[in-house]
Amino acid sequence: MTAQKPDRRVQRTRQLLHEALISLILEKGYDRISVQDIVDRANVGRSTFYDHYQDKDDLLVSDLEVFHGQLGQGGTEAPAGDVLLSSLHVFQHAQDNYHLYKALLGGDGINLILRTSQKQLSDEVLNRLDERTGNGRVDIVPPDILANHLSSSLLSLLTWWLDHEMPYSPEKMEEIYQYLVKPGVDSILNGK
Amino acid sequence: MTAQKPDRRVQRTRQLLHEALISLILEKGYDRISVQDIVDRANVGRSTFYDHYQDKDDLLVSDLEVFHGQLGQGGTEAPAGDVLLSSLHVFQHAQDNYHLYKALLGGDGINLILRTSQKQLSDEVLNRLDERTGNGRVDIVPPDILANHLSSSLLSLLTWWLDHEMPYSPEKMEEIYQYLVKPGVDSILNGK
DNA sequence: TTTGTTATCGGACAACATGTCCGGTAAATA
DNA sequence: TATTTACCGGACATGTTGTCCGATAACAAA
Repeated sequence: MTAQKPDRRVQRTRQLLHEALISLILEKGYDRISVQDIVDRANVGRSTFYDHYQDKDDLLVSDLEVFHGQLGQGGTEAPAGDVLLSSLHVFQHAQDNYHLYKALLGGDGINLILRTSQKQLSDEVLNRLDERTGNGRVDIVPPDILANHLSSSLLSLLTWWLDHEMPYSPEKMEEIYQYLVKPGVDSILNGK
Repeated sequence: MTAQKPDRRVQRTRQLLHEALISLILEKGYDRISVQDIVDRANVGRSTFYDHYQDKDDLLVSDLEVFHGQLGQGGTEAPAGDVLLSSLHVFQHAQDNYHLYKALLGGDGINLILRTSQKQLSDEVLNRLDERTGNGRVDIVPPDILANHLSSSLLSLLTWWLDHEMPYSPEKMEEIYQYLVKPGVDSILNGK
C-alpha cells in the first residue's frame, strides 16, 4: 500500500462546480438551477459532474460542510459556562463571506413556506408594536427586528413541536413560548 | 351584469388537487413531487391542472393562503396592548390540523439548508447546556427546546440581516441578539 | 326538458432535465 | 518514458414541463 499523491485536477474541478453553484443560486435561486446550468458555468463536462456528486443536492450538502467547517473554526471558543452562542463570530464570518451566506440563507427561493408564514406573523407583530413607540429601548433593538424575532421564534418552536410529534399540550407550549421570549421583550419595551 | 352561479366542478377539482398535494408532501416531500403525481392522485386530467394553476408552486401558494386564512380567523384577538403573539391559538390550530401543518412545516425536504445549519448550532448549544443541568427551571423549558430556540433565533436574525443588506455592524447585531434572548435564558437557567 | 355554455379530459407535441454508459484524449503520477 | 486515471463529449432511455386541440359530459339558465 504505497502512498498516493492526490490528482490536482480533482480539487480544481470540485472548486469550479462549487463556485458555479453559489453564483447561480444568487442569480436564479437553488431550485431553478439544472445540472446543465452548473456545468456550463463551471466549464466542466456533465458526466464529470456525476463522477463527483450524485445529484444537485449532493453538491449543495458538500458545500454546506465547508460552510459549517469555516464557521466552526477560527472562532474564539465560547467562554466556559456561557450558554449563549457566540453570535459575534457568526456575524463577522457572514460579513466576510457575504455572497456565500446570502446565497445560502437569503433570497426567497429556498424557503417559500416558512418565509411566507413568517412575514405574515411578523407584520402582525409590527402593527402592535407601532402602537407603543416612544418608550423602551427601541434604539437598541429596532421594532422590525423584534417583530422578526417574535415570529420566527414561534415558527421554529412550532416546527420543533411537529417534528417531535407534539409531546406537550398546546397550553404547555404556550407557557414555554412565554418563558423564552417574554423576558427579552419586557426588558426592551419597558426599559427593563 | 347578471349574477353567475359558480360551476360546482371547479371547487371540487381544486379541492382534489389540494388534498393530493398535501398527502404527497407527507409521503415524498415537496420537491420530489411532479405535476403528474398530483393529478394521478387526484384523478384529474393534467391539462386541467394547468387550467387552474400555473405550476406546482402556484398550487402550494394557493394552499398557503387557506392555511393563513384559517390561522387568522377564530383566534380570540390578542388582548389590546399585548405585543406577544397568541401562540396558544397557533398551537391549538396546529393540533387540529396536524397533517396539514406537518406537511407544510415538518420533514426535511423543503428547508434543507436552514435545517442543517440549525441542527448544527442546536447540538452545540445542547452540549453546553448539559454541563449545567440540575439548577434552573428545566422542568418548564426542556433543554432541547431551549437549544432549538437559541439557534433558530440566531439564524433568523442572521437571515434578516442579510436580507436587509447588513444595516448594522456585527457588534451591534451581537448586542441585539443578547438583548433578545439573554433575559429569557437567564430567567430559565438561574431560576430568575 | 331543452338549450347554450364551459369545465374537464386525453392525446399530442416540443423542449428540457436526469442519470448512466462508453470510448477517446490529455494530464497527472510514478 | 510508461501507466494510471480524470475529464470530455456524445448517445441513450426515461421522465418532466407547459401548451394546444377537439371531443365529451356536466353544469346553469331558460
